[in-house]
Amino acid sequence: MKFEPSLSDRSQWSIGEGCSMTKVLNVLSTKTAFQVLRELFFGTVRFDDFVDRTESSAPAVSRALKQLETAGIVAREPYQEPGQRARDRYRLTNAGEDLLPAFLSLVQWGDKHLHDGPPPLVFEEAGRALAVQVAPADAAARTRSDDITVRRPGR
Amino acid sequence: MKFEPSLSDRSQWSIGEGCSMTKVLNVLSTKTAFQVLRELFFGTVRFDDFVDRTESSAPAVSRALKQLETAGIVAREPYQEPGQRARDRYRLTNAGEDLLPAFLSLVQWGDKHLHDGPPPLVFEEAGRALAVQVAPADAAARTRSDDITVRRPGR
DNA sequence: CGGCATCCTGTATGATACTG
DNA sequence: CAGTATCATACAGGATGCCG
Repeated sequence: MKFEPSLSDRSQWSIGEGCSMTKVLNVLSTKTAFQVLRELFFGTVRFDDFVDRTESSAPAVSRALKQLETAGIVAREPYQEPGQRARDRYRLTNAGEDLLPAFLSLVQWGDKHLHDGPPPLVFEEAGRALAVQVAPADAAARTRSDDITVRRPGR
Repeated sequence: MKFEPSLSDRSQWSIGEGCSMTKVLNVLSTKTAFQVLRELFFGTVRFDDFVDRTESSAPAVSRALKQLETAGIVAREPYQEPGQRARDRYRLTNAGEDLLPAFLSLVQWGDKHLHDGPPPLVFEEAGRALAVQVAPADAAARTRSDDITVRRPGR
């Protein structure tokens, strides 16, 4: 990368301790947090489902959900199915939804470079395969996870 | 997200233990690894500069570089400046360069949602601001970090 | 079922010290 | 300068148990 004005004095740039990436990693500080985030994109809403599907322990999931809630990525909302007792369910906030590129870019990098099992998942919108790209901001696509179909190719 | 065929049996999908994101997080398992990756994108090549600029300790950087090298993200190449002794320098491989969307998406999410200091950095290519997007794969932009200019807005 | 407190283990990190 | 080994600490994760 090139820097303007020139990178003669790094202290003038917010690329050291104040780098946003560092702050994000303090919020998504654990593997469990990332796995819970993945399940949120996949539509998981119930606590025990997070535990099963992340293959993490209940305490780890509990901590991760609390951490994500504090960060404004997850909202806990009470709901009640008829005839059932009240429960909480977990949903991505708009800020959480904004993590879609981060999530997808990690998945797709792994699919490309660590591929060693079943064929990678294909993410589609309206029948067209999707990829994460660095592109001019004015051509913003802003695909939301709700609009994405995940296809499993035959092996 | 929606799933096709339907997500009745999760075991048929590589979204559990075999999820690529999980494997990626086993490679980029530490905060130091992410910070070193950031510096690689910013053009840092020398060991001591990584130590200074990541604000991590030398052992942590050493371990992170080794981890990234093993994963094929970093290449260690010897070089010699005239009149100087031989050294090693560290460079992103093509696989490492492919992590650009992951890196940028984290930075930009932090800039948007954890913003609390100096104005966020602007990443440009040919004078146009860049953003990470989820878009149809056939419109692939494939911007490389070398083509990106980082601009620091006045505060 | 949903969720959290407690305890124990494994790992990430930094300080220090040492080598080329 | 460019690392690495060793050790001590802090934190993430799982197992267990308890409570609504």
